[in-house]
Amino acid sequence: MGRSPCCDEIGLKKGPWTPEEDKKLVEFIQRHGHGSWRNLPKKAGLNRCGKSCRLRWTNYLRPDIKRGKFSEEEEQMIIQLHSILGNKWSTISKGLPGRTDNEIKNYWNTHLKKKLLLMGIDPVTHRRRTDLDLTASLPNILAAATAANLGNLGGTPLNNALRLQADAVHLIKLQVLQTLIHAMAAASHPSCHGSYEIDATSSQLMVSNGSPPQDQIPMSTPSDLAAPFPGDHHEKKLQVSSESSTVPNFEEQDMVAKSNCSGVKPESYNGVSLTTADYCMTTDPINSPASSSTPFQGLHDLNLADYVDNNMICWKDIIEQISWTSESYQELQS
DNA sequence: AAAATTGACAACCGCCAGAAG
DNA sequence: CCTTCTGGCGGTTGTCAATTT
Repeated sequence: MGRSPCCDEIGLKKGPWTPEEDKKLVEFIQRHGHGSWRNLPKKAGLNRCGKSCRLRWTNYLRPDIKRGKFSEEEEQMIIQLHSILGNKWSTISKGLPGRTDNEIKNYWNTHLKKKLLLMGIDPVTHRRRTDLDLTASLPNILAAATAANLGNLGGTPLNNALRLQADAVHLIKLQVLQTLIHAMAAASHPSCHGSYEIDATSSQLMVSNGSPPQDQIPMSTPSDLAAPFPGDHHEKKLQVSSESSTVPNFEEQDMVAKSNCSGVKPESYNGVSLTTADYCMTTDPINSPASSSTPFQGLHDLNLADYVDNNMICWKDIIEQISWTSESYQELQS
């Protein structure tokens, strides 16, 4: 095959379109239709290649194009369609009237991709990112933090050690909350045949039958579970524990934690107004009881009942959602 | 106030599939 | 069946405005 690109002709203009060029193109198409794109520029008096004209028309000048910010519903639609179709932008755009494939592609690359990453989801596979297992990497984080900062935190060695311990426990709690979210999503999916329950003594999520909580969240991301409070979609960065040196990426945990809340949130905690995420996650890293234990004891001593006592999480809601059994799923199927 | 950096989005490039001769 | 043409698609780059240093 092999044909020369249509824009190889010398002297054709490239780059941003001027209002005059736009006007010429729109007036011509409104009067004559676009016909052959290759011949259009000459007929319309434009010093552009046909391809450039077609792109300008389809991506920007077409009258049925919807402008402005993407709505929450449109975002969800894009994420869901992308999980099925991958980077088939033109196909995805058919599900969003008024949006062009180029616009959706750009929005995906600049917003949604980042958003999913912050939620701990791989934007390519739509699976949970395994490289974010904080619990697994905790020993390394602590070792590095201890070596680098223990002598430079400005407090006494004891206080610094306690602070690190508190951060460690905090991290573990966050990890548990994140795991719960994924378990909830997995439990509501056909591939789940186990029964999930909270162990009364250890407060751990148990799988009594079948496979462990699954990583994949097909057709459903944590954001599907989000917005437990109507209209509560704000994404304020979490500002707790600002003096801590070893707690990474609160924004990500914020996103995950939001989807973990239900019920009525308190307006403030320790005199500080709370976001939904704060409500789920607030602990006092220095004064919390866990600070008196060793960092890794936290894995075993993690008492999630504290959250219930403090009205931070409505366990009833969570347990109701994750206590799907294979029987109940089969009932639903039939 | 100026320079550097970042983010958003428009536009371009190269490839491909299907239609037409 | 082969060749050429055309439109369309997805990845990438360029441009400009906003923000940060």
